[in-house]
Amino acid sequence: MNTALFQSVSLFSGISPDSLHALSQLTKQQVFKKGEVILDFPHSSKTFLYVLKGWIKLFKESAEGEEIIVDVLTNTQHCGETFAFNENPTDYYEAQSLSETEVLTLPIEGLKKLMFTDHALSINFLQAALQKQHTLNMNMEHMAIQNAAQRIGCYILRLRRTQASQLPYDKTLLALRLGMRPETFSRALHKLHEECEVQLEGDAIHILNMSKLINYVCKHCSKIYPCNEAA
Amino acid sequence: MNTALFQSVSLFSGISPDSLHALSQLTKQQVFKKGEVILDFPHSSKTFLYVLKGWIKLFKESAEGEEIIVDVLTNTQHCGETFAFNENPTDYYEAQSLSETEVLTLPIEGLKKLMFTDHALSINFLQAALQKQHTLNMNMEHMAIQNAAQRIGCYILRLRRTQASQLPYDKTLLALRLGMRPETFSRALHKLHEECEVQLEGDAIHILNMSKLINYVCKHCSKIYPCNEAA
DNA sequence: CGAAACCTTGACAATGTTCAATCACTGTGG
DNA sequence: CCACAGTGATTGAACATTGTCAAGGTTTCG
Repeated sequence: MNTALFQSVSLFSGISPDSLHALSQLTKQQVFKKGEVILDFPHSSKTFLYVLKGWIKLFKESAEGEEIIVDVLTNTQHCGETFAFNENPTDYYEAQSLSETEVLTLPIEGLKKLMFTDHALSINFLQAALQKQHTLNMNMEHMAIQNAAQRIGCYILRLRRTQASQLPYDKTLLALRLGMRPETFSRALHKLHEECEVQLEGDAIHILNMSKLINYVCKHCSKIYPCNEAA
Repeated sequence: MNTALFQSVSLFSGISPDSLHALSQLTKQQVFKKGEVILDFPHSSKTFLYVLKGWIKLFKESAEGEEIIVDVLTNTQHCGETFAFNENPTDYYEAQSLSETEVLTLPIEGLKKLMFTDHALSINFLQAALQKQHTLNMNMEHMAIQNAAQRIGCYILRLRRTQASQLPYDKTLLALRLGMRPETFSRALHKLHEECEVQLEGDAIHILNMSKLINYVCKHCSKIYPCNEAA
């Protein structure tokens, strides 16, 4: 496999030529069309997944059969690394593509061995894990403190820094991702429109009064805008 | 400092004698009485904190001045490592002891340098970070899916595996830690009593009908009891 | 004993969910 | 090209859950 590709991935930067070579032996690069299953139950806990392009939904089922959205990933994001040191993983998930998608996959065991061999690689993963932890902490705080409209506003504010101002995937999924029902999402958007002059035509977002939105969204939060967290 | 102490800490196990020595130079061991401030704002983002004994509350303030509980730590738990790779930390917190407490503290910068020097140390922290991530993912799922009574029941179920069956700190704090108001906590306990035969006298917990409780708590969850997560 | 902190309870308000109906948009097959 | 099915989005009404505020009870500790 193309080693230039690996070097463009920050998780794999700075590692030894030997490790690069070993990585290229382990890694599969794959392309999926919209709606395809990328990882199913038995595989997800044994596979590290890195997204080169597109959008991917991670989900599982509760005991009662409803779908639980674990995360939605896009360019440069990844999952599965937690299984490297978790012997008894009770929480599998499935991965499905939401759009045309390009990914790298590696068997967790092989990746783990390389992390024990290559110090730089383990440092890269440590850095990524700590940043993810940081983001998760923020999300926890938001779930506890913000109401539905504030969570959406917060998402929009963070979206503007990385994406064009339009929703990257459908509203139903975004609603579940933000921890609310689609109906609640719909109504909360109206509230944002009334209180903060935010307009939505289809997927496009127009923030007419930025300071109003920031004031509404961030007033319960411990962070100070702009909080440069990943969406 | 006593190197035997370090070797008993799994985060520091397996590292080189040189690293051990450097660690012992960096580390301060401290004792605090109940209610004392262990870390304040400017220090928390520059300090790694490891709990040897006791209970510690991590908290911050929202823009509107209310207290936000970040976490509650006890024996073998730690915090601050996320600041090692976060250049621009907007989220400080304060740490306060809830009981007589014994801790180790290290400057983050020094710890970070050691992680670049000692491969085993970085692996240990990677492992800890990935496990924490796992726990945070679970907590997120619970916040989204479980109601107040289920979250308390889940907490009690996980508590039983590590602790005697009594609440380790006061109900007000536990309520906030589980993402609800103290009033809601109080009422949710009554619900657990009625629906699942759980009794509380003061801080003591009696589960009279385990399977009833498990069935009530875990029905929306994606995990299968017993899910051996840290409390 | 008395103050302070913690806990509980009731009444009510705010927020979010559920269920059912409807609308809008998209792609397909005739 | 149009009819139609399927998906996603919105809306209303009833309901469930949680939060807020105020009052009073309990425990703890000096």
